[in-house]
Amino acid sequence: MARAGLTADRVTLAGAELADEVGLDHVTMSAVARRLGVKDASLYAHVRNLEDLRGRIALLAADEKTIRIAEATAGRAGRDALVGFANAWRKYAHDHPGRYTATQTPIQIDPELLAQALGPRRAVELTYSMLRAYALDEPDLTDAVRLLRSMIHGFIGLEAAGGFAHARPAEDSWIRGLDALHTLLEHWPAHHEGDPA
Amino acid sequence: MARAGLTADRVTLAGAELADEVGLDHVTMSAVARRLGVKDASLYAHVRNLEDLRGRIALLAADEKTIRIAEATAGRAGRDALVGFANAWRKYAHDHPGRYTATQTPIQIDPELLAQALGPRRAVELTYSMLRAYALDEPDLTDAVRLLRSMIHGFIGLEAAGGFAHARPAEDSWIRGLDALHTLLEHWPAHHEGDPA
DNA sequence: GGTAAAAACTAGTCTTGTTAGTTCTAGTCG
DNA sequence: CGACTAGAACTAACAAGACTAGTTTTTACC
Repeated sequence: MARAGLTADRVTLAGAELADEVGLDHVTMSAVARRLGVKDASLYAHVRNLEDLRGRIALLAADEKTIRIAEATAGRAGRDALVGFANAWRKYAHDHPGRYTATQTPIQIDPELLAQALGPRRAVELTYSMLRAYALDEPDLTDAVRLLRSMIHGFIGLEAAGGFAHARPAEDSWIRGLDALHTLLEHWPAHHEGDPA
Repeated sequence: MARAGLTADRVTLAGAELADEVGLDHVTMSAVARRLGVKDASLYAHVRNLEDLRGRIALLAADEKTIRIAEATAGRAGRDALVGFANAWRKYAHDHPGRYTATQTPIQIDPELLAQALGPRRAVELTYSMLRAYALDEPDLTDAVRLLRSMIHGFIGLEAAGGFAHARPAEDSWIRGLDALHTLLEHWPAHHEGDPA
């Protein structure tokens, strides 16, 4: 009866915390309601349904991740910026595994909600501006951005899925991978003649 | 009453097909049972529970993917092998999105089941042997393998999540990314002195 | 103090996951 | 050929969850 002061954001946050604790697919409406000391049905005043909630968690994660990356790359350039960028991204995924997996679901997010979310857009901008130091021209710049993001995202995903057998510490491969990426960006290969792309 | 001839493999296959059609997280015991013309409870004779079923789908996917990659790289070397390898991987993910996403779940697969599955192990071996043409020594070889896998896996993931805005076709970035990867592998950077890794 | 919007609730439906216990079926052995 | 058994599939049942409709607060404003 006492009003709990719910808002869409508070529900989302509770869901996000839960996701980090027990895994995204154990985030149920009931569990979130319990955590907030509220009945399940009450949540539906703030969030359309479970799918919507997941989408909101994903957007929250994107925002938070972007902020961390922005902090980590501020005032840096070249290799420093690259390393800061990648490490911030990876650390976010480690700190918030549940939120991060929410990011990976094929987009079915409410377009209206997506429009007012800065995170994803700003993340892309950050990547572009970080890579400007490497003096790439379009379309190479876009390709490089996508390669960079793919590598980081993929590494995190494989790491989480247990894809790296115990032999060599993932950490070491990560560092060397960034090294390699850095030199690749410094010597981005020219088009082979005959390649249409 | 008529015996349906269920086996763990047939249940897994039905689950996999369903996953590709409606998405992995709409794969329910009930839905699989319906598809097989059987009651839900009957499935539990062949599969421990839903989580187990998902694990089996993941292993099936790993096996299938490995086979495709093996075919695509057989008798090839260098850039040809690299491109064949990556394209086979990506094509499998496109052809079987549901199965592929099953692959990404943090490992909680029955160890006993995992032990007798060749797919994952063989996939790693294939990657190593494919990269031998590039004449890398350990630990660089392992780092390169991981970088390669990360890039491919990450690209697929971002693509599926709608991470690439419409501007430039993902396909073009993919091709150029493989180009870049190829030259990177040919000129893998030496250690910076002072780097412990 | 009265009122209206919205917050939270109660109650109920439907679907799903899972277990326990039962019946049927196929092949095996006397 | 008929009894026997392993296990395949079933029925029944329960708990938990997603979601809806309708009802009771609560709050803030007039």
